[in-house]
Amino acid sequence: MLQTFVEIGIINQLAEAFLRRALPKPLTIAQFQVLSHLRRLPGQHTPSAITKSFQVTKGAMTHTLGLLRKNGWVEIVPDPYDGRSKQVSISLAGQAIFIQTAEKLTPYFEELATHFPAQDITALTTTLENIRIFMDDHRDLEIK
Amino acid sequence: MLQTFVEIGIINQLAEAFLRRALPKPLTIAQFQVLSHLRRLPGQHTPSAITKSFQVTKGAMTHTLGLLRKNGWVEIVPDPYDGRSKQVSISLAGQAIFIQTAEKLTPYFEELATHFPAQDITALTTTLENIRIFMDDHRDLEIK
DNA sequence: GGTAATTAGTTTAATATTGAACTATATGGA
DNA sequence: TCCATATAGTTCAATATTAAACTAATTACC
Repeated sequence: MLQTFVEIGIINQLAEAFLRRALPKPLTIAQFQVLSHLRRLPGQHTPSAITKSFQVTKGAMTHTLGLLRKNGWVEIVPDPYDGRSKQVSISLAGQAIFIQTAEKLTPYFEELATHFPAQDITALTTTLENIRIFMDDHRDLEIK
Repeated sequence: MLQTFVEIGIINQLAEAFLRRALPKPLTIAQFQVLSHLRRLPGQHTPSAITKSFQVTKGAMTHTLGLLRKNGWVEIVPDPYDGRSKQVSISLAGQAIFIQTAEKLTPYFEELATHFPAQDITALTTTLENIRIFMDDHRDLEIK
């Protein structure tokens, strides 16, 4: 099990290094991930909800959302029902940069996919998803 | 395939957030990972080799190794055969802090493991390992 | 041998992230 | 209603990481 996480960590590092080289200039990994999240789950999102999804500090999300807004890739408006809160949505420009970037990446993923049996990848993704859900539900598990 | 990487990214983030809370004070995730690496592959390692394993910048590794040495967890000596190079090895104190920390973490991994069939975890880890090896061998794959 | 190119590691500036303090708003009892 | 507590988001200082420039040593090749 520990080795599983070691492998996940290494793959993640390799993937991030790859992504970093592939992303168009002012788009960082953190911003790309938020755009991906906003597209995958359409609708309104509060900064707080996004922060929880990503398990990142609030300050980091304030920073990332500030860049996304500065780049015109998201719109942020006050929540009309809660004066403390805001609502974030992806803009047309945000959709465009995401799609354009994702398309540039697909050949690499396809190349990768051809080297592994499709059913292995499917099984892998399913198990990963279950682990992710479990971890998500047990975040506050303490270490004594 | 893209979804696979999304899951890997989220799990990694959850695992890092968890680790961060669990690590004893001056031990950071980067340092812990290097200690883990040095233990898993015993013997001498150059900073350059470690940097390549982790796919991190040379500057970052200089920084991390500096902290590890300052904390007394690794020893760093000049390479007698190559004046440009150094050799890093884990110290007894490094072994101790690693084991002590790993033991604190195992209950969590065991808890996790009980919720998934052992053969799923084995299959998962094997596939992840193959993907990692493939990515490792194709690092310099360019995006046009 | 001598010189160009390569490799190992450090340093520096810019940026990202954490952790904690802080402000403002909302919620839940008495 | 009033007050204590919780929640949303920002700010700030400290630390981590990247990218690029740099120094020193080695290797390749003529």
